Amino acid sequence: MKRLLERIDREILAAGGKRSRSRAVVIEGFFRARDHVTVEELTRSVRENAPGIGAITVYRTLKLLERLGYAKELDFGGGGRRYESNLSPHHDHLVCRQCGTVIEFKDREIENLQDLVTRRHGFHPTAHRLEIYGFCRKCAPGNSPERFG
Amino acid sequence: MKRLLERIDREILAAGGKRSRSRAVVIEGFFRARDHVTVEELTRSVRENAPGIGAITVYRTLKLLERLGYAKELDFGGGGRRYESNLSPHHDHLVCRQCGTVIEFKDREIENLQDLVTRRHGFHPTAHRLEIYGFCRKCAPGNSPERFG
DNA sequence: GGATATGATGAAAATGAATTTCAATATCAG
DNA sequence: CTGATATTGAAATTCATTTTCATCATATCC
Repeated sequence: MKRLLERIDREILAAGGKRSRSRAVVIEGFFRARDHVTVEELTRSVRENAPGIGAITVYRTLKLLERLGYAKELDFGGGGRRYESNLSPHHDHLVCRQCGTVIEFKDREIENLQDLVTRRHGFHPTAHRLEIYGFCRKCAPGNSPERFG
Repeated sequence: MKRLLERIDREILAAGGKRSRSRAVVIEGFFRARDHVTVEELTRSVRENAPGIGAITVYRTLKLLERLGYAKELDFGGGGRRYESNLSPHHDHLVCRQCGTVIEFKDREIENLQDLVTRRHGFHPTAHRLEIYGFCRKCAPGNSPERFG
């Protein structure tokens, strides 16, 4: 973690930025936070240790991390932008509509098929987003799973 | 088309609503519009024929169509909510980052795999969203397609 | 070290899309 | 027709996010 923070600091310097205590706190908070953290959640947790830090700084810092390639913006709908660390390898999401739990998954075969479909349309893919919404085991309504929409 | 509009009218009545000229114009405009229309686009095209109609009514009518199951909200990021008709069968999207073109595709095998993955996690899927972002044939940068992210 | 230029900060204001409020209007049921 | 109520547009509101701006902090030059 220390190494990572130092590396980011160096990149910021190289890009003409300056170090800052507040930003360091936010960045460390981000990497410690659970994945898919909302801006609001991160702000709250950061302010527990450093009450002076405003939501504005959190927004700016996350944007910065995104520009540097360390964070990725997510949008599962329903307000509240989320961010996830870009260090862990690519994965997709199962989102529970009841309790909000987010499960990550990875399926190489789905990715391959996506690749195929895309090329079939003469498309050059740069990124994709696959989210499956429904109810997790705990929240499942009765025992009558619905089919895909 | 006429049949469809009448059917919707009947459903609105059955649900305790009333008919309205403005709403009829918006609904017809929606079904005539290209798919994945933004609220702003639809508002503009509706107002060409009926200048009195406000964006508010368009918002409300689209929400109504969604409630009735005729429309689906989309969000490709970058502001501007989009809606698509729910009459055409389910499909996913290829979105060009350059020109904004949206290509629809359907891949039964991907869907099956999604179903499998989901169940493996004890999840009960109700809907999913698969969007692949990149560059369409026209906008492809040189001829060096990138891999998935 | 100290001065100086400039990046970073927080508060408040601005933005922008979407929603709600409200009084006026249109439509349905009897 | 009349009364009840849904719908409308404009304006006001909401909410997350961004911008502005004066102030503060940090790196760099001396």
